[in-house]
Amino acid sequence: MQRHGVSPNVVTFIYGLKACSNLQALDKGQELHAEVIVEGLEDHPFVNSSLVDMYARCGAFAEAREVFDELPHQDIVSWTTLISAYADNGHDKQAIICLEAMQKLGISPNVITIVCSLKACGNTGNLSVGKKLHMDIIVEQLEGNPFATNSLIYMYTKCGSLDEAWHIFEEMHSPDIISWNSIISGFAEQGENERALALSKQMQEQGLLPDNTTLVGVLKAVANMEAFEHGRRLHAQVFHSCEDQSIDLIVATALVDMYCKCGSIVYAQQVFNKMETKDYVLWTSLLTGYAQQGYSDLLFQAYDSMKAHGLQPTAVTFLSLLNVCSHAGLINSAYSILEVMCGYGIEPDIKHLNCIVDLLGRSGQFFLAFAVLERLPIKPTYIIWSTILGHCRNHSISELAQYVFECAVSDEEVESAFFVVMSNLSSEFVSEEYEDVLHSCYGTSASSSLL
DNA sequence: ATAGGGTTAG
Repeated sequence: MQRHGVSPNVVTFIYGLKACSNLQALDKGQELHAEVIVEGLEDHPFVNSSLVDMYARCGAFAEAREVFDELPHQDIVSWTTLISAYADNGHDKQAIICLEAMQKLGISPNVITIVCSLKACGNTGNLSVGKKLHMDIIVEQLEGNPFATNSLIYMYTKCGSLDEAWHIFEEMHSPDIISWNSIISGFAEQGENERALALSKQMQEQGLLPDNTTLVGVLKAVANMEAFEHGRRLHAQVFHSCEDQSIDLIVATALVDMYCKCGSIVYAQQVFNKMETKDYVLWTSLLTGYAQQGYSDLLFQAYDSMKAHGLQPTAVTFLSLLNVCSHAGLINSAYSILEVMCGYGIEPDIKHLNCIVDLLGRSGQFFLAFAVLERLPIKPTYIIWSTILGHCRNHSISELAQYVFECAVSDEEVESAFFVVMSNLSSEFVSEEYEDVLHSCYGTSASSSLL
């Protein structure tokens, strides 16, 4: 168009920037940004929102933020653009911070802002902000809006408030496929497997056909139940329902995961091998399956094969590798995996650390375990302490257990399971000292029943 | 003519 001598206007830039967003074409987007300035259109609110969107969707959050901060008027759309981009890319806490900053300025969220924010609440389990948004929906009389209502179902199931989600679903006059899928996958995710399956049946009785998302939700329920035969039937159903026998990539990933959880590595491999395009999630679900079942040779072979196919390992890939090392007692392999991981620029997180601590604790190398904990910039959680505590038990080291126990109870997140581990320990060591600590931490009746 | 709902790996 430009070669034909036609200059771009506001509308051209809006569509051009949207294309860049869709393609994640940051370079081209930056070129368009420069042209926007040349054309003197940098004050146009629609163009500016599109620029914020383009940078954020290309993963350039700092640049998105820069454009946003310099806007002459930050309107509801530019705020929502930021919130949406954060929520879609795993920066859910940032999304909620933005929502609250916006509200502080006196701007009320509209239905689109609410939908994006509810997603962020669901992803972070932020029930209190989610409930406030629910109130906003009621105040704005948006209860009949399917986007708002379906987002509420999503948020409540992700936060574990299944009764509330069910209540909203039940009140709907005509739930659409997305409503059904939200409640089905929500129940499946929370382990309400039978209910998820029953709802899928009910949905089909009402004349709605299951789509890929429904299948993924149902496969998750089946995987949780390790119901191999049911999984086989679903696989057959998937196979017959799709055209030219090519299974959707996400459905295939759910199938691989289901077969692995049911212990059927051979079927998982079969589904995996038949896929023409494999993304890193499909690879990782197979690698994780190998790790869970303890197939270390297959795991390392598949890891090499994945790299040979040009796919980069991620933090999850390395976690699977470390898990296998941990179960097989391969300390040196674990160290080299950590090194390789750092070479890829991936920082070990608490779960990787737990594998290493587990390995060291297993072989009684507690001093080394503590040295690792001190060297890494991650604060140990009670999960790490539980791991060490378990090994204290195996090695009958009661003094260390006492120390570890005291470290752990200062963790705000510490859960009852930890006290069960400790009570098992104290009953074995028959130490009155532990009983006293348990009484003080856990209440007299609870600890006496545990002990 | 800018922003929006459900699905995959630990």
